Amino acid sequence: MDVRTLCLGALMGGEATGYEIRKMFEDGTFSHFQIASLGSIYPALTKLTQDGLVTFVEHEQENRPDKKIYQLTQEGRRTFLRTLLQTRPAEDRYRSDILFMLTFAEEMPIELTEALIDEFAARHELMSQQIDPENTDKPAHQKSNAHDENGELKPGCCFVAGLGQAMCDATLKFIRENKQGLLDELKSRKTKKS
Amino acid sequence: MDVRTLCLGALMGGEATGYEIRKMFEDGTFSHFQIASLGSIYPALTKLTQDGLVTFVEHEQENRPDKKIYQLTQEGRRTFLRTLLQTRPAEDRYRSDILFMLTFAEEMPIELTEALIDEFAARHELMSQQIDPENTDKPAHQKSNAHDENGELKPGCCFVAGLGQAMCDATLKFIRENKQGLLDELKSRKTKKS
DNA sequence: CTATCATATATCAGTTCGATATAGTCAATC
DNA sequence: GATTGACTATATCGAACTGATATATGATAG
Repeated sequence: MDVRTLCLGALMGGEATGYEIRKMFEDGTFSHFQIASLGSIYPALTKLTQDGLVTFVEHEQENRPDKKIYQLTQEGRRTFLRTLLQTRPAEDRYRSDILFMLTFAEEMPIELTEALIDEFAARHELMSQQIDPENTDKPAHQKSNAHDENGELKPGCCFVAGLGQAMCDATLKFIRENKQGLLDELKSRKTKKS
Repeated sequence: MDVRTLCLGALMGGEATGYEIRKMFEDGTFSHFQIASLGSIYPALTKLTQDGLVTFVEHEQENRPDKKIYQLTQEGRRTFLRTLLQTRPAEDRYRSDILFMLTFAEEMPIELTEALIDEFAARHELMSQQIDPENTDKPAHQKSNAHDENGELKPGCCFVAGLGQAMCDATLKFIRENKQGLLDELKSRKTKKS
């Protein structure tokens, strides 16, 4: 799924600036299962404007560089929905340096192994908190995209969030139950070797 | 983690060709949490050879294009282990078109939503089977990297595999328990609207 | 008998990331 | 009262990487 399509999707929740779109992928609704950087979002928005799929209004008022608020056109909305129907979703891909490194646990000091596992757990703990769309810690001004016009939580988002949380919980549970066992095993191997 | 480091890691398990390294990331040991394509592996191996971190032996015997079997040098091995100690692991990143699309479940036909969920489940079912390093379905000639010189399963790999399986299981369980609920919710919203 | 798949290397266009530049506001810290 | 860092906001660019393609051949399946 290319950044153009992702931008259209981001704008399905209402108007936004390029910066706000990035935030949706950085901290917001989509952050846990899609990635897009500013370096790809801005060119994508330019292209989409040329193709008539989005329009923008410039707001100059604030002394700062002009703020371009983008919005889907009808054509853009139709194109996005058509893409959803026609696109065969790509394979999921998960990328984790920590898991890759843990693969070599035997070659590392045990303290590093433990630190990596703890880091992994901490990140998933944090993620679990961030995922919850009901979580009102977040500043209200942030466009959440998870709620529809009536402020109701969209069922699709709810499902996806629940799934994410289930995965986090499973990860944390596994670590609780297996971390010590791994460390013990590594220790006993080290002593056997020497 | 750049491809050079990934290649060094791949060669920690013993000698391999560029093609075999790709397989480790495509189907093999690392496939579920790291990605590397041929287009990046070959240049990386060339660079590593220049830097003296790997060496290769050309085997021409088979009528086919020369087969270059790469191997870590001592310097390469040391460099990799040093990298493990010094590198701050990057954030995990998960990318899923299916979850992104499901976010817009309300705007899609219910059949598509159901198909996407089923596809998601099927992929995780398959992944769960593939992950198991004990799984001997795989052709024996494949270098698994999950076993050490003595044929024993490496504890780090075992831990990572278990974690992956726990995540798959949690995903499948969540889908079993929540799929119908989502579909019902979507149906009731559609009828309410019309 | 002809696809298609698997092995194996190599190259390249296009996409994307990550860093950087610019620039103003605001809060905090020193 | 001054500097530092964080946030908003757009834009650009080099470096890295993916995915596709080319080449070559043997094996296997239809």
